[in-house]
Amino acid sequence: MDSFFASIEERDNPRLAGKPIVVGADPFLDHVRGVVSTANYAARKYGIHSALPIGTAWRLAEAARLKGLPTTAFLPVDMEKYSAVSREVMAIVRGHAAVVEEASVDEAYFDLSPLGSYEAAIETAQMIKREIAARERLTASVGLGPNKLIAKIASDREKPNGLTVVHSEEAEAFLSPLPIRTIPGVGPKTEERFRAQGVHTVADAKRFSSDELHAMLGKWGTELFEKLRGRDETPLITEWEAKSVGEQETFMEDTVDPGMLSDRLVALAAGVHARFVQGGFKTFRAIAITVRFADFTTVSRTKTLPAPDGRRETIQFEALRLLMPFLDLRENPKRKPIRLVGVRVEKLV
DNA sequence: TCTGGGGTCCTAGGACCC
DNA sequence: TCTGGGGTCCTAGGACCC
Repeated sequence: MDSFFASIEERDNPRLAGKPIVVGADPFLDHVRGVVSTANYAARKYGIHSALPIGTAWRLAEAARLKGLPTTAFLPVDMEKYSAVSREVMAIVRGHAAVVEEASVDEAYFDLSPLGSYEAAIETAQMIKREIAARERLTASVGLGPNKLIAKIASDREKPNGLTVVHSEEAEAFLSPLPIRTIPGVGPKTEERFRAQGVHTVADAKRFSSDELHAMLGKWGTELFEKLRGRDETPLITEWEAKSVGEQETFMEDTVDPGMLSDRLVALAAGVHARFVQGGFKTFRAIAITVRFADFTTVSRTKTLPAPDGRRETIQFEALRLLMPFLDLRENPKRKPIRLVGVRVEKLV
């Protein structure tokens, strides 16, 4: 889907039509810390994009406004609404394909190979786009290719409202000129490591053998070697089960207050337990906490239980025990202010 | 107005077992 | 007589994705 969250808000509020829209942390709540979740295309013209600190987005929007450009609307995330729309869009897709992988709230892979030809697949893709437009008044961008890797990259080439077709024989040539970062799984760190070696595009990276990439990146390097050549045999995943359930919270202001930290951790643990139960899980066997300090260094501590357990009190008790060393002034005399704590349960049944 | 929240997967070292 | 090989589980950190 194209700038999914922002497009839904624009659709549902006629006063926002055509205006720059930023969905993210609520900037009208004082001291709230957060990032942009989604910016629509009008807001992107101002340099605003996903993951940008909300304060920076606010400054860019103000600078644009002072130049006489349209005022940007800032809206909080309404995940329940977006999930509901997601279910409707997924249902439309399922009406046209038997095998569907819901990759995220706004992304799906579907297998059109039973149709037998690219021509038929293109027609179906257009029908899905038309149906989403008619029923949801939203646009989607579709990529059609011989595998998930190519389809995904193709879907990103002509946004918004795009339809990009890459035939099997064209796949390798299609990828070659693209930045190495285009390959899913190549993030900022890997991109920088490649850049340091003079590698910028997919074609550049092909000078490394499979063994060299393995030495550089581990198991992932071997997979990357194949991906660089447009090869990907991974199947669509139609069923999926969570492996962990967690919640974390960034405070409005960093704190060292043991009472406050304990209270928040206990509340998070209760929330985790509620979602664990709601998710249909009976037991967990490990509890983990996360602590992020003011300087953004992040540590985690895990406790594996001798036996499976399903009680809220266990999550709260073990989470607090794991947190203790970070609170105790005697054990930890120069403790740094803490900006975030989190709780997670793992090894679920 | 610096940097969310919910996840997955991989790696590497250490303890322990036969 | 200074020390193998195969394996599992646990822990912590890091990279990445939407």
